[in-house]
Amino acid sequence: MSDQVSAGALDDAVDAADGVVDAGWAPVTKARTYELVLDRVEAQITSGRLRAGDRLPAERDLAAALGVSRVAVREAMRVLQAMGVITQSTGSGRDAGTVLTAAPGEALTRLVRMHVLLASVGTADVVRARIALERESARLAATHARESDHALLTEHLAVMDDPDCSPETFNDRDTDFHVTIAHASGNRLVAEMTTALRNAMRATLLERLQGEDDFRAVAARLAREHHEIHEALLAGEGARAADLVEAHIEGFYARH
Amino acid sequence: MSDQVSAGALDDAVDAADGVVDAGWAPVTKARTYELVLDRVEAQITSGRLRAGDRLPAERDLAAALGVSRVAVREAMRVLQAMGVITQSTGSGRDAGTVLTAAPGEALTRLVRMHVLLASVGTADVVRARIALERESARLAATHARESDHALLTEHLAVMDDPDCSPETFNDRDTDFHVTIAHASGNRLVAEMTTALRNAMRATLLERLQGEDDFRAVAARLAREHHEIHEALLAGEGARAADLVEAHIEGFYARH
DNA sequence: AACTTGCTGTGGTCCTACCACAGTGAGGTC
DNA sequence: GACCTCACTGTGGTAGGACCACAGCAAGTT
Repeated sequence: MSDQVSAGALDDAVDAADGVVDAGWAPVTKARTYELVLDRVEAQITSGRLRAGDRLPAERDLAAALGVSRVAVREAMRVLQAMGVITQSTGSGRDAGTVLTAAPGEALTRLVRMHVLLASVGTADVVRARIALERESARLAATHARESDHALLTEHLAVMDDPDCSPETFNDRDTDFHVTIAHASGNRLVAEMTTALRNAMRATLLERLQGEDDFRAVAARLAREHHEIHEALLAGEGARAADLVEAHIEGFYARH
Repeated sequence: MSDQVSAGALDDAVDAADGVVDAGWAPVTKARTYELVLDRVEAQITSGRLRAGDRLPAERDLAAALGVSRVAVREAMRVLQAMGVITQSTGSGRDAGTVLTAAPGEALTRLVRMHVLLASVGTADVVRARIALERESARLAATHARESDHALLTEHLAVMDDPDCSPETFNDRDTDFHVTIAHASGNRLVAEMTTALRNAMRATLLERLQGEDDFRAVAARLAREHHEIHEALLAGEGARAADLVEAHIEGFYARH
């Protein structure tokens, strides 16, 4: 960004300024204050002085320590919060204030949702990305899933098997089903990204479901595919589960 | 606000309060002001009144329009900026101020990097996620890559073929090679996520390269694999390119 | 015609003050 | 002595005002 600024300032006198710049006069770095705060926090994490679960100094103290205003600190905290890196709470006591955590899920979801809304990425792109990630989720889940995961999957399947299940409930449980598989994979990054993509598409998928001429039939077909996926997972057949997941996701979008 | 006080006062007498809550007294929603601002902005985008490229009202005007302080608006802007949804600049004129854009790349990179630093996600997880995404990138690139993409790839390959190439240069060009393939896929979401993961691992990979006993030999092997990938892409063999990419990434981490 | 100058609107920063909240402990009440 | 009440303290949350730096624009000057 500083490049653009310096270039802009020199626009009116490019000829005269070029010589000066070449003579070693680099433009002054003018990072925004809150970015400096971010850098300091990141440096503390990199150096190991701060780790997940630790508590950051109070905003006022941090501002004084860094020699910046509290506003700058707060804006940096906002960014960290938006990245799912910290959680904040009021009050006094040990656990009050700003605590370093690690919850990338919600942050990823919001990020993807915003860019889908802005048409920065198309629905088809999200579908392909989902397939790529959920294939991996399914493949890993076939060998990493635990009893509790299978119990959860069974529960979701039971709800979706109900013929009186509403589109809203079905959509929620469908999401839960895929998210459960993702977390059963044991790969947190894949799981979080899978969850984010699925959640970002939640509204879109619900609209499609509600717009179905024969919701019952569609739900029944999707439920059957879910059962097949679950059976493959139970059998430990990762490759087959991956293929089934791909066909499951691809099929829904292709047909509607 | 008196509601919050009463809720707090009930903490010490949960038993007595339960009945009251069950009687339909839902707790008052207490969202932070900047989140309300975010909701309004998102609503404007959802409704179509605001789209990429549009300019948001000035912070002061937006604050007045929403009936909140400028601080709240600024914090919301920070979040949007951290998500890569807006760009801000000073000055007056048509393009000055806050503009809705769509640059998820940098935001994703920072997000992933922070969570890797916080050990929220392990290196092995990132590798598996990379493989899943880059397989898809390669598969799509085999059929979607243009002349200009191949020209870029050839250029990166030439630099990496240089025996005197430094680890830093090699690492940069290696990143460029993979990122070029990702963008050649035509799937922006996959491309951005691939780029983010590769960039987040940049420092780690460089350390490994620099720590090699025989950097030349490793570089030669990686370069050879790159050439094979490129040939598969040129031949339009997506499946083979995907397998080669997987072996390429997996191999480097497995052996070092 | 070309340059200079000041005005205006924008984000960037800081300060101060105050509010809401949650834990803590001193003090009073039973 | 056990219990309850209540003020205190430290935390983030919000507000308003002030000023700065910057970029464009228009009027004035040379």
